[in-house]
Amino acid sequence: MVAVTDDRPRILTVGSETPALVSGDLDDDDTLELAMRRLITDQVGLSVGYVEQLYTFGDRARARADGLRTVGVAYLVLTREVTTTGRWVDWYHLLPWEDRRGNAGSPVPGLMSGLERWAGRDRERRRRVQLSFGIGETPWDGVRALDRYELIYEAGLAAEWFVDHGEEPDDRDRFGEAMHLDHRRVAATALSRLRGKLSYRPVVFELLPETFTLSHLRRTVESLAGQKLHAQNFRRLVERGGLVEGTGRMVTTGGRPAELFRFRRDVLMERPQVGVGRL
Amino acid sequence: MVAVTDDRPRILTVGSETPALVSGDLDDDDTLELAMRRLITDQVGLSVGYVEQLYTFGDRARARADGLRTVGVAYLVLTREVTTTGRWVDWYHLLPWEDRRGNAGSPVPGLMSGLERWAGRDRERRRRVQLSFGIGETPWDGVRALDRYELIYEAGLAAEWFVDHGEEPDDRDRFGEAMHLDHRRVAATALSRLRGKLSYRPVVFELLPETFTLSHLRRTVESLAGQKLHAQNFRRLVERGGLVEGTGRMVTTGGRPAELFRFRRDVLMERPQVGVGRL
DNA sequence: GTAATAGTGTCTTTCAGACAGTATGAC
DNA sequence: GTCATACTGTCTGAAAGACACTATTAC
Repeated sequence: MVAVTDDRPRILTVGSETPALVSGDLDDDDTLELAMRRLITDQVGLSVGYVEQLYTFGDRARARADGLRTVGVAYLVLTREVTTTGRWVDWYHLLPWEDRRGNAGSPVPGLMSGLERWAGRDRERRRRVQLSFGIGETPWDGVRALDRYELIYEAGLAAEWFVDHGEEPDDRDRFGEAMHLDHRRVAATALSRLRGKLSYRPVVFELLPETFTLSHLRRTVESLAGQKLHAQNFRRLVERGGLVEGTGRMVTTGGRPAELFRFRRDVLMERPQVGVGRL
Repeated sequence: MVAVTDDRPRILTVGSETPALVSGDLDDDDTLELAMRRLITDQVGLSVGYVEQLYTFGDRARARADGLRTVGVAYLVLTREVTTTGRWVDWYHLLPWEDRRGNAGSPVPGLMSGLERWAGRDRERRRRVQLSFGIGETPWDGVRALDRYELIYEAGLAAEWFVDHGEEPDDRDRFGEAMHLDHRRVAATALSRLRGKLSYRPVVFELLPETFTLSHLRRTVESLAGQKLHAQNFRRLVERGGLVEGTGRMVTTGGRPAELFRFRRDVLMERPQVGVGRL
């Protein structure tokens, strides 16, 4: 479950110790999606709108405490942030290297050197690091969030690796806040999917109120993409693309008042690929 | 399992009656993917390369003969066509309305009028037909293959609808060849996914031999996209995009001999989004 | 007035799409 | 020679990216 507040994407967690995603067992629900909605209602008291099946995780390593093997079907849910019995945690606390809105370099000290040490002279490992993190000629690709988490996990730079392998943690640095079982991998999968979808489907609007300023829209996209966008061109892009329409109402912002816009649902009938364009 | 031969995409089926996809139960395999590879080896004697998780189907309606509920995790597998104990069937026999390489209009007589009849005066139904099939202002979008199958199913224009609802078929037309259970829905899901991926990932090359002519590449893409492409521009697109490199070897074709090209794997290091571009 | 944010005009480069043309084989 | 296929050159209009500029508020 994802929401964006104050320009920070957040995901909803439950549990008092390590944060966990809402989860539970399939019962005699008619569909997987209905089962998921039931679990959300029961555990955090929400009823949600936009949902999308994400990925199914079925490694044998997922065995539960009672020894039963589980197959987990993960869903991505987009919503506006509301108060709930769950706890919203900043997505970038879990995956801090994914937020490049600040100084564009490496905002997570020690991470790249840790990966370098892991890769050593291994050609294939070095290639994977280069491809995932955009080293040298290779540009950074926000969509590769899952690849990056998997590298970090394999390199023993995620706390979960030691839990999964029943080993004592060594004295190396760990990066990002750990989650229950493979839930952080699910969170990384969701980030990849959502970033990919932003550019060709109007999913951002699920995260925004009915009306919003163009700056608000842009900052929401930036927070999910993890990088800054060109403000003027973004404005033109969404207006000319027919993605939004002005309402005539204005709102004060600290500078010149901004017009409130709303999403034009009709745009779906006009163009097959509708989104905020390349990131 | 998908292959392209003679400019026609084909999927591998088993079973003597209605065609079915390779399927079977998860056993004590370490991962879902390994289970799938085992089933493919056992049932059609192949070992495959590119695989990708597609979707998980879990409606209660999927109950088996023994009454047990099943959750099915579908995978998309791309391969070169080889002889096997299975049977390759033309994807467009199953979903004939998806092939628009011929006369660009409606190549499946009776389909649109059947949908019109089903929609009647219902605004929402008419909107869905317009959006999925590209009526009026709305352009055709190859990626919406799943939407189209679902409409056809709901409209009672797919034979599976009557099987699923335990009803006697009426005298309306049915479109495309039916499959076992919900396997045709899986096939439609795969087509949507594959078409979407073509434009931003170099997946076509999984379906081609090591070397190929640019015409061969283009016709393979066309067969999957279900529509013709502009030959000259396609050539420039893939060459300038660094997607392929010439080998210097030529092959006779019936006209001027064509150069054989190969996929440039290095391109993945240079650009994050690599594919054949917009379709 | 300054600072801050909103919004516009325009230029350049890139790229998609279309068209016309040339090249090289089989027959 | 014709036919078929392969390949190249070039024009046009759309769109992406960058920059400079104006507008309207709070203080």
